[in-house]
Amino acid sequence: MFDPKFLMHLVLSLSCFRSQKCCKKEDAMPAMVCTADELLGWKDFPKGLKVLLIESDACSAVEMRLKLEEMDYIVSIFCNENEALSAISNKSECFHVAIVEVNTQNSSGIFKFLETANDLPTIMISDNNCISTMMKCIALGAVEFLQKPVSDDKLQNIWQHVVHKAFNAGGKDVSEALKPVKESLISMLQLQFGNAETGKQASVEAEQENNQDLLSGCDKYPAPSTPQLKQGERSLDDGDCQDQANFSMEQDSAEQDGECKSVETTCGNSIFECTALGSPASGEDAVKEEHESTNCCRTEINTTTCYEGKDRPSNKTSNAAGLNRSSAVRDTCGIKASKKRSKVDWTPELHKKFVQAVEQLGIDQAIPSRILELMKVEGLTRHNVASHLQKYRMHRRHILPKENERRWPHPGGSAQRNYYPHKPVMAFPPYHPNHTIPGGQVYPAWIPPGTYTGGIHIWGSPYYPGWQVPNESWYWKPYSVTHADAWGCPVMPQTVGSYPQFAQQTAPDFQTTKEMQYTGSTLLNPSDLHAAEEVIDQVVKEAISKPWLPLPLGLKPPSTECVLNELSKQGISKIPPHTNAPNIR
DNA sequence: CATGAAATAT
DNA sequence: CATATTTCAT
Repeated sequence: MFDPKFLMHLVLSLSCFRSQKCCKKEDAMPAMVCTADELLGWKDFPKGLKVLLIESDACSAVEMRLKLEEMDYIVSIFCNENEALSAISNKSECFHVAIVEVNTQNSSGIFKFLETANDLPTIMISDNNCISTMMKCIALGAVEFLQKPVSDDKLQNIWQHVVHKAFNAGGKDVSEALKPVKESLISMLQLQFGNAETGKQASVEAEQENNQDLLSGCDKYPAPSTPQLKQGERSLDDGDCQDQANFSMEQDSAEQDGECKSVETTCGNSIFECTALGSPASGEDAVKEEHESTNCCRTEINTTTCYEGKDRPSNKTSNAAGLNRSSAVRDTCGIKASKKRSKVDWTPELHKKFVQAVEQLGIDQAIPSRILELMKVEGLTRHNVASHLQKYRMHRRHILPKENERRWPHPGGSAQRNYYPHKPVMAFPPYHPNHTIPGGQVYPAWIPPGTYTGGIHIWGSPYYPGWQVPNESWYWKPYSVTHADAWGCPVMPQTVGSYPQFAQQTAPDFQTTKEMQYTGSTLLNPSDLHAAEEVIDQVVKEAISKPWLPLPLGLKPPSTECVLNELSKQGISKIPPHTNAPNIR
């Protein structure tokens, strides 16, 4: 039933459909669809809704009509899609919803109908339950696929699709909401075909991007009547979702490929099920669900992070991350499919959140649970964070000693503060009006190996600015202003063409590190400057308030007098003893 | 129970 | 082999 050819066909169809749709947006079909306003003013709704019925079998058609009319729908019967289409295009009649019978004979025509009348919520009915037909119909925009005979309940409820359409027609965020569905589809196809060409997947992905109607059965106003689409508790419509991080956990599809026939065999009835998306409240559970189900398929879980309102107003990167909707695939048998999440993928975005959290907390307070809180990434567990933190610290540890050695040589050999836990905040060169750094400064950052290094992702942190090449597995990347998207990353103006001090000092090391790369001259943009200022402020503040800590490179030690003066201004009259820095652990 | 480090798994 | 998860000691 599913074969690669079908996949290709489906994908191509979708492409056609989409482009068609885009092009024809303006000359849209006659206004068949209610607007939300119309609906709101509708008396006795759904009475009077006009139903376009395409049914090749006259008897069935009549029967259906009678039922529908009993329910106060107004029914127009067409024997085939051509008649229906001409009626639509003549504007001789307008319709709110269509019920279309599809069978093996008329399917191609019906597909055409779906493509053409894509604004009309269309419910498919059929005697056969060929999964590929079902899927294609849905993919082409059908809102529901029902097996004949259709129960009265189902018929009664078709109005819901009208409402759905009306309220979501030009929807702005709907396409976002469909991503998970898209992913589900892709996942399913992948498992169906073993390994589908990624190019094709991309097409599907792109296509579905703009299509709000596609697979609307899984949308936020799911049609309750649909047997095959269990309504997931979607909470995608929470408008508060400002940011989303994604971390996908994928399990190896390999081991499961063999057992993933459930969709077409045992579960011909249903294809997707939208699982609960992480609403801020339901949080981790969405991801945590795991089970032993053996017949589940490859699953990808993306979590959605919702910053509540003003929680992070200043997060300028809020939309920078690779926003994938949270989604999960379940097999259709009601058995929760999969979700054996295997690994958290520490994507650059996710890592950035992590780093931001660590920075925000300060190194001393950076413990997994708090980091987790700050990250606000659903589904991420404390363990995940702890693990990542461990790795993070390890890398730090390798680096910092050298760094400290170089920057704050301790005369007396008292090096107690020169390792990670006691790293002062201002461990990176601050900007100071009176102390500009010659030649500018480049701030290297770590980039997790294997990460796409389009130059965007940075492991850097003001707390952990590496000055030396850490170890072979981590890239060093001079901080590039252009990519100063990580909160708190130091950004400084730099002189074009002159390598920064740092680079000069460590050049030999870089050459031995294969992935090392320089980011040449960079220019500052206003937001980066702003970011830099924030960082600088923070650094200076800290330097002032914690005079007992070593000063960052490039910052002149203030005179004791100045410090005391400043401290008294801030109400700090006592300086902690030198011997014990205010570190907790 | 949470943390951090070591062991183990992928 | 790198990195994520799990286990284990604290």
